[in-house]
Amino acid sequence: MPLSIATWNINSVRLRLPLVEHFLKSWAPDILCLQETKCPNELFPREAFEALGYRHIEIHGQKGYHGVATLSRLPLQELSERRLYCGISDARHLSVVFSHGARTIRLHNFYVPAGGDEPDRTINVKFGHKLDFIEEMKLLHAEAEAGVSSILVGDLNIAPLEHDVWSHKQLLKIVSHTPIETEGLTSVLSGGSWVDLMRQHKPEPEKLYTWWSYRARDWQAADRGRRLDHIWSSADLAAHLNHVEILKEARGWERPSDHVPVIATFDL
DNA sequence: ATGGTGGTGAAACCA
Repeated sequence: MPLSIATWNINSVRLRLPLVEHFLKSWAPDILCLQETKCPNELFPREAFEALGYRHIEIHGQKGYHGVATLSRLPLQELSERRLYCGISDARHLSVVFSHGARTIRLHNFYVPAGGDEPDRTINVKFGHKLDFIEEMKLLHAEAEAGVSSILVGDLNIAPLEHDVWSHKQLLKIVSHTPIETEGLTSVLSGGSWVDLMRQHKPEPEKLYTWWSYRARDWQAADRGRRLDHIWSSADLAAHLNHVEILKEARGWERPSDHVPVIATFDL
């Protein structure tokens, strides 16, 4: 039985609604996790997604900033949760539970703080917030609930491996690729018994990017990307991974997000 | 070393 899960930092769900609709029509994942919806809950365009068959929708939004949403063609159980990280009420996490065949799966959708420009928490509180957020994510285990498999997706705003950035050396002091962040995220991964599905499918040294800055003159020619978006799962699901696709073409669509969708397909 | 672009929501803040 196939299962496909997609994640996409959309950078305003209302502005880019036509792009999300196009993606859902053409790629039709079972579930799509969005980040940076930048949309208050009461203004979320539910009807547009319901019309495309995504009738099971959970949202965790706020005005102006952040925000995550999970759109599903599969029924969701009444077990969704919105966790508070660092005691700050930003809309950065949402998890849902669904059944697939004999399995029960909890799917976490994260938007990790970007962390500002200066990689020093003594002068940049946003970087401190990011490090604290990652520290708190270490409490999240892939086998947290008996009999429940786990998937974790989202914009984690960290490119953990050498070949997750266009130049390891030039980015070592750039927020998203500093050692304290990459070691922190690696520790969240291994400590929680998670499997990095993108790297299981395409190991290093192949370059993998999911984000290209808006500020480049020609993002495609420069190709200075980073792998900021991730799909992880518990080992039982990883054993049934079929494919992972990074939809690079979406970066070239009309008025694009700076992130592209990532889609994992399982054969369960 | 610097500034480059884009979103929200109407100025400053964030990515």
